[in-house]
Amino acid sequence: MVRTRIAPSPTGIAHLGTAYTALRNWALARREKGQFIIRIEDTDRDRYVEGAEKIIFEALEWLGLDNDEGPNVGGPHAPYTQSQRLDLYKKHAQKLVKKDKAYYCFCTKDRLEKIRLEQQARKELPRYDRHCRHLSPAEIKKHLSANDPYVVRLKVPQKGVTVAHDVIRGEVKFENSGLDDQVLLKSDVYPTYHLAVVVDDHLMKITHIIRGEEWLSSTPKHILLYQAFGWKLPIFAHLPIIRNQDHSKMSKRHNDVSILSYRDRGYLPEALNNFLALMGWSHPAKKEVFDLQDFVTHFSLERVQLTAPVFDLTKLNWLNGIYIRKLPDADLALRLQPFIPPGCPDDIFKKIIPLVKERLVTLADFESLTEFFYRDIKLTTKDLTEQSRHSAPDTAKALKQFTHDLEKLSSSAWQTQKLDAVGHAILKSLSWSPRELFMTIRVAVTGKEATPPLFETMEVLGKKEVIKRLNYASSRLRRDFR
RNA sequence: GCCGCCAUCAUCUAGAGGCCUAGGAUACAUGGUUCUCAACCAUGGCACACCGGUUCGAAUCCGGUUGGCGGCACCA
Repeated sequence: MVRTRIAPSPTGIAHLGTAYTALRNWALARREKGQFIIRIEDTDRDRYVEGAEKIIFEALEWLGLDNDEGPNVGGPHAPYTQSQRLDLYKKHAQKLVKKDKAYYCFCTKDRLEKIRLEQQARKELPRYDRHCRHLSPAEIKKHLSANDPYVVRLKVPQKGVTVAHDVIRGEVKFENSGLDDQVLLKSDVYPTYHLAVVVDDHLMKITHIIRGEEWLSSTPKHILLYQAFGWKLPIFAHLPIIRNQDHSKMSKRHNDVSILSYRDRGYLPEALNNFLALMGWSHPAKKEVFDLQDFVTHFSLERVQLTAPVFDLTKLNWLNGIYIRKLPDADLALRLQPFIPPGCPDDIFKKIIPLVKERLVTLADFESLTEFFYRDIKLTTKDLTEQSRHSAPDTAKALKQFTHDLEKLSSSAWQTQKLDAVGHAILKSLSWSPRELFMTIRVAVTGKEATPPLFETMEVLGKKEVIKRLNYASSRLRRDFR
């Protein structure tokens, strides 16, 4: 039975890296009909942010990555929040001390800081000098009975090599002599990540640990811990990390890394999932566009790349446009609900959708693309006359004539086809190029040079509004000319 | 500094010794369509970091160099 997990820390936003890792863990569990677990790692009380946990679940739910166990849904290994499992970690730390695999360390932070500075001055690598590793039982007892604060440290073997078997990278070897005696239990009796992650992954029967590459160098510590407890090792897979454009580890300094901000900026979850899936992995059928279900059936750790990919918003934009265009109008209307601009009437909103669908990169683009439909437009003589070689009086005359012909159309005949016919009839009687005439009209009616097709736009705008705008444009031209 | 990981177009990638004078996608450029933009179609330029070795033959295997990244906390 495959059991995977993600273990985010509630330190603020829900990070894109979490979505990236979650997607892979989730897909593997779903493919194997196993379980996907979410565990909250809130053992750092200094970095804890109220409400951060809620944001994480909101983000994953938006992406459609549902979990089988976790603080939100419970499960056989509850609780799934580490701060509620403190006794467990303490018990396990003590167990290791009893087995002589760990030891109490009473060194003060001041002392640790001092030796660190000394080591730095001597250009040695900063690490614990193992002062308390060889304390006599009497000394330990003395400290304990004096209620001296302590931490529990792992007794890392001085010799030998710890080998990590990584599904993606193969064998990775670490000299034990290069490993520090890692703190397992902090003086506030909270566990460190290393203790908590190993205890929980074992107790929760996690079979595959799929996490970011930044964890690779702490894997030997974890393996040592598994061995100290006498537990079976899980399968490790270290994913390449996502990078900024400058190739450093992705951070908010260079990118927007908040999952929910992508939602708020008008990205579709299916686009973000598809995009994230393509980072460091490729579809065996070489597909670029595929849904979550397709990803589940085709995802495998074997196809994961070793090179860390660069986050490329351009490609996300492309995918987002594709997914928007794929949406039926009614569905798009639903997705657009949070993005309906102030002052946009419902009937207009519905009519505009097919006109802008293939022009939207994000849902948030809707407002800037459609504003002129329901808000006053700004217009200058220059805007109008710039569209052709013709003079202002001639332009006014042409617009006036067009307006005149439009007025003859009954309200029921106010349709794209009829409007198109009127437009082309005028074109024939003038010596204007199609582009000149229609651009001039477009600017007169919309105030913009790039809009949906002119006559469709006019149909949606309605006879009254179009005539009004045309009249304003020609009067403006005449006035400025005089 | 030490330990570890990595190295194909600008970017995402295909490639697991001959199918590669390196394929696809995005982006870019040009053209087509056209009332503009978008979409769509076509075309184009752009890469195996370097040096050795193994082999009849290397982007693919090995070694080294260089470069990039990650980790070295009572943070995760």
